[in-house]
Amino acid sequence: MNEQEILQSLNDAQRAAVVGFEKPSLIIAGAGSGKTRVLTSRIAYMIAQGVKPWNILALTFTNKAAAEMRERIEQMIGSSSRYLRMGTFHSVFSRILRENAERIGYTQAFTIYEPSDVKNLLKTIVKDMRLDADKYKPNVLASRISMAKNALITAGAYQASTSCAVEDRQARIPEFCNVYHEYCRRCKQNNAMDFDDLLLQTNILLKDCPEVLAQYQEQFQYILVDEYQDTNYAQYIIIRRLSQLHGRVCVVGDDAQSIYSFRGAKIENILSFRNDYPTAEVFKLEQNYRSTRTIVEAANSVITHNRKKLQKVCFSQGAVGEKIRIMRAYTDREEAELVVSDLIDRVREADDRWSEAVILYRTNNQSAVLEDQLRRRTIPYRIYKGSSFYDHKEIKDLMAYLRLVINPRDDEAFKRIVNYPARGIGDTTIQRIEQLAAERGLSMWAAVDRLVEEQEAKNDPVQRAIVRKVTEFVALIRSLSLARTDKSLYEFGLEVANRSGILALYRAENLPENATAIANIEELLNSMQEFTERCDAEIRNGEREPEEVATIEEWLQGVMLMTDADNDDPEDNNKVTLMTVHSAKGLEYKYVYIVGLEENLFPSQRAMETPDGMEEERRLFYVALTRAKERAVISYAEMRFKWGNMEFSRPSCFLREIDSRYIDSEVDFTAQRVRPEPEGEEPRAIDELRRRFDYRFQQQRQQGASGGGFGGSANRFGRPADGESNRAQRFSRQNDPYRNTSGTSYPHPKTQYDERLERAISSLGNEQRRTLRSVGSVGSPAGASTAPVGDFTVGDRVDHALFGVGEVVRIERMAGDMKLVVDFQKVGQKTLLAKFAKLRKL
DNA sequence: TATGATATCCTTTTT
DNA sequence: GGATATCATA
Repeated sequence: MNEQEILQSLNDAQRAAVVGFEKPSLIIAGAGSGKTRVLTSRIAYMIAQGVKPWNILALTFTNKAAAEMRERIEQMIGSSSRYLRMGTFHSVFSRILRENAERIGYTQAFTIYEPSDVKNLLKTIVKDMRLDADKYKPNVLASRISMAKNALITAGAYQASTSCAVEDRQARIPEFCNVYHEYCRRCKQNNAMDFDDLLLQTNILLKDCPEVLAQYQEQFQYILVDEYQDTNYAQYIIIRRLSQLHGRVCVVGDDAQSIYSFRGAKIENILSFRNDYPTAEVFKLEQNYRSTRTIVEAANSVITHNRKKLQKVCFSQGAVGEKIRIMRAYTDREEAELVVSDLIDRVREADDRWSEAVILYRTNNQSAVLEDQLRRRTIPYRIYKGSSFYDHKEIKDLMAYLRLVINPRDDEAFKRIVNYPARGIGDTTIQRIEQLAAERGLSMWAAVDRLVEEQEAKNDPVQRAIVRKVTEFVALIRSLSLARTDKSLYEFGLEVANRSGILALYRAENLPENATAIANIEELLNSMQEFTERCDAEIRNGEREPEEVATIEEWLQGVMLMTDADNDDPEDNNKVTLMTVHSAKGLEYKYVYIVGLEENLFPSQRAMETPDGMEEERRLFYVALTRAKERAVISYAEMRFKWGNMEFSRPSCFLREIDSRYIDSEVDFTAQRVRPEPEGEEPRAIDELRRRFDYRFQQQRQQGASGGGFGGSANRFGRPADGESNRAQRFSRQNDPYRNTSGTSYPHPKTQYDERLERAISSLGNEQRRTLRSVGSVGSPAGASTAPVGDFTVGDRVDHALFGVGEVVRIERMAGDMKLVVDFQKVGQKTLLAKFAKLRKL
């Protein structure tokens, strides 16, 4: 393609953003506005204008996005696109780090620790430092360390900071700064970096080695950043450093879709880009090519409620389209039924593929009910889960072998596999090695030699047997290390799988889970094979030096930065997709169902506590809405199971924020805003609930003993009896207050779900009504967590017989009781049930 | 050293 | 509720 052809298919705004590549640019790209097209066209256009591809650095957040862009650029300008430096922040900078590892105290073979390695390491540190494991939880520590690193606060800086110390004392982890310090020390000793290090260490490298900085400043004449609203401080500074001299930075993003602040993303980066680059030109891509006008305008009406935003008005020139349907359900189960029914009707009516529909939810645990319902109606579906292929135990184990071969200082890998598969090396032995390593400042691998020496001096026969086992393990790793040099990558991988004994372990028993484990291992080996073939092809095409054959290091590098999301193929199968709103970003579907639009769920309770949290949650809702091409359906339930309890909920405040002219709903949300505390609403809700409940069992009775009747629309509430309900039935017959009041008896066994639902309803009767009112009514959205509940309010000072004096910091309401989180002066935070705790208000 | 029993956690998660 | 981690125990 030549310049003209590249520009041809663009609209005016897009074209302007492509052509102005010499200046720092901020491209604000609304949802569905052709962002990727602009970014790829801009790069293609630059190259067509004579910019050398190797002078261009393009950064994305996912491998998928990088691959997609590379492919599209190649279609436009052919094979010279290969010389672009394009990839995720993490992969691009891990390569740069590897090339310069020695300068910052690592070797080229450094390992990348994944989250589970991080947590394991933290666990041992907490143990070694003899800290209270109840207060120093690996998850908490890991996220704190991650946040610090993302903000470029090194362990040393952290220790020196008084404000950090104050925060840690408040969080009751005053020793955190020392944990952080020790963690960094051990990572370095293990020659390992975590994900956040890839950014932090890059910054350290660029700061401490001016010649390296100069080299890359020279090389990367043009820098482009995708999804700029999701960059964190570390990434922001890297970009600033690299672009310092020439300032040719182009960032693309949508502030309205910034949804990752909990991972350290700073929306401020995009909001204040013009302050950082005063000469920057701003391009706004406001035309939405994805959705109907109704959807675009409804989404706009929601996002105007945010204060922090860049001015833009998205519009669609497509059809007006259908209104957004809002469905109310009584329970989470009914919600699933309604949603799935609607989905089936819609897809069948239009004779569409199932893959045109997606169901989005705020939290993963909401998928269970939906899944259940889809299974009943025998609709094909797939769940898009965050969990990665590399989370599987068998993969981690195999990877640990590979890691240890490459980097013997990787203690986490060593510990994982030294006795796996079991070779009689007990905990005490491992601890002994660890201790030796700590004493001498060695890696565990190196400490094994000391162990051998020690044993030879003592010549204790029991010890000798143990030491023999350990040396056998060492010999195994050594010989695998030799195999690495004289075999192909795939053969090497196979040899590791075999000689480690992992494969044998899974082959020993013919269980279905073993079969999947073996399949996973095979897949891992296949990826080695593919990698080898790709490298060979590149050598043949002259894109790669002949001596640069595929190495395990290179493969491992790629693999460690890969997630499941990279190797899925959404198009290939005809299935309804279920996923969180977060993972839906960047995707589009003809039919979008957004479920669980309830206070404390969407928006989440935690987010409601801060204004920024609310705004982010609103952006999340905006992202959800703008996934829809033709039709968006939103649902909520009035009660739902949470942590095993039935809990009441009220409609999300976001429902009120959608301009009512785009809505088709049985409930008028604007009316509720006018009348914030409707009196007498709750008892009616209960009555209605009871009526429904009666109806349901009458239906079941009519259906007879077959008890099923799902699949048809006649009995939307039916559920086939399951084997477990005998006990439940007996229980309910004897003990059921509800049966006495209504005279209804149950001819068929109930499920646990029914039973709990019923209990929840019966518990509503009298004394809990007051609690219900504060839960079930429509109040001010922000006031939710501070509103008085029963006798307690957040901020109350209370006295407990055992724990002493404390302050109520959080309240959670449950059907029959409330859960209080109290921060006690002496013992810290405790969760108590108000019913039992016998708290005295001070 | 494996296994069953008990404690503990519980938004979201591109790398 | 449920998945996972840790623990006790033989």
